[in-house]
Amino acid sequence: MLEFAILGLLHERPMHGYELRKELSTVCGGLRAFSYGSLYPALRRMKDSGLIAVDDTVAASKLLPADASAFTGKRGKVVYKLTADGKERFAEWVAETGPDAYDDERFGVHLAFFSHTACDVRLRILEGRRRKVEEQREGLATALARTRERLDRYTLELHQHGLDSVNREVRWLSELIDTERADQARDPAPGPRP
Amino acid sequence: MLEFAILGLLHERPMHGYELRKELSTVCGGLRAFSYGSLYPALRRMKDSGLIAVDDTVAASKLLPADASAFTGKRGKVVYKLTADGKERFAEWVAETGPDAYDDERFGVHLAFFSHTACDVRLRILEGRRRKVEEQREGLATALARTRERLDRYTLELHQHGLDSVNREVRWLSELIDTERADQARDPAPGPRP
DNA sequence: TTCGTCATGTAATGGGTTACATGATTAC
DNA sequence: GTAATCATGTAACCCATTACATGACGAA
Repeated sequence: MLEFAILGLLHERPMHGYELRKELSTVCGGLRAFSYGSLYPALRRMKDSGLIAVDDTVAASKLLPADASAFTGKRGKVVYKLTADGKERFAEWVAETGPDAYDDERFGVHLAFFSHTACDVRLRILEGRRRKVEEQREGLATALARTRERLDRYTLELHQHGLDSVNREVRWLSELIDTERADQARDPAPGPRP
Repeated sequence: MLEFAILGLLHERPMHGYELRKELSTVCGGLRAFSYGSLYPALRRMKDSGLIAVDDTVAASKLLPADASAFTGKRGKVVYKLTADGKERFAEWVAETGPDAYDDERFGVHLAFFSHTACDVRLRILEGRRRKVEEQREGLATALARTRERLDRYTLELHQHGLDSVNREVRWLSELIDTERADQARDPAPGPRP
């Protein structure tokens, strides 16, 4: 999850760890603030596996080159950029529409990078998510129906609020699906939309 | 978290693991379905530390006593009940109103067991949660204001839907707080309300 | 010159999941 | 008798967190 969010963000521009974390928590509405304890190790792993690389083209840089630390023991900013491999991996991930793609977190990340996603994939993901949320709704509704009288008013409130939220999400998704379909009908070209 | 949910559920009646899991996923609206891989080890830990105990008073039981497995290698249902220690621990936890009590999951569990919670504590938790959600809202709103024009329509939608959800939660909490205060004004006796 | 915030990292830990292994009970 | 579901458990793993350690840089 973290890794894909990083790939997605680096798609826009090269960034260093601290910057990535801020973007993660603010720019991408649904995405949470990962801690440095997971962010930096992730960056390292991704660098080692070739998905990202240190960007030393930072113009007129006062920044220490990443390797300088080996000599000086000092650390400078380390700006990362996507590699070809990283782009490819992200494209693969973005096109995945398996059942996992519809759980809360993954769906949020998917949506956050929908501008890098093909029309048909977008539609499939939105519909899959809607189906999943609808199933959740049914589960909640029947559970509520079966246990309504045994429940104290707080649990009842909790259930009811949950049900309302789920209903709102379904409506929201339906709207997104509608406009998506309308767009596709108007301009049936596939591929990402900027 | 799991442990407290278990304590809370056992407060109602003795149950075995499988049963607990179902209750966890259905009866308690917000609570998620924990896997057996976390549930059974938790039960064991709790038994070992004396918070719960095997309930062998299950009437006219066809169930194997828990120890029989030592002889036969067979396993029967294991029904657990709260011990005095367990009740005490749960009461302590239920009264905790530190900042952790307001994050999503913990708040849900707290609310699910509000009928075991003192009035004043209920109010403090509801208000704390509201404050936290309001802060979240401010964060989201300012992030949105600062980055609105850089964002594609999907991210914008995500933000907007998040903001709406948060707003609804604040309103919901405010209603709960109001009725809670009204109740308290009518009948200022402290202690749990059934 | 010191304080806040930017910036990078590691080690220990936590709290869960998945996959697996086993067996009892019920309904058909 | 066999399939579904009830029921208990373990081992390996995953993905994150907290707490800690370090240091650069700009502003008061």
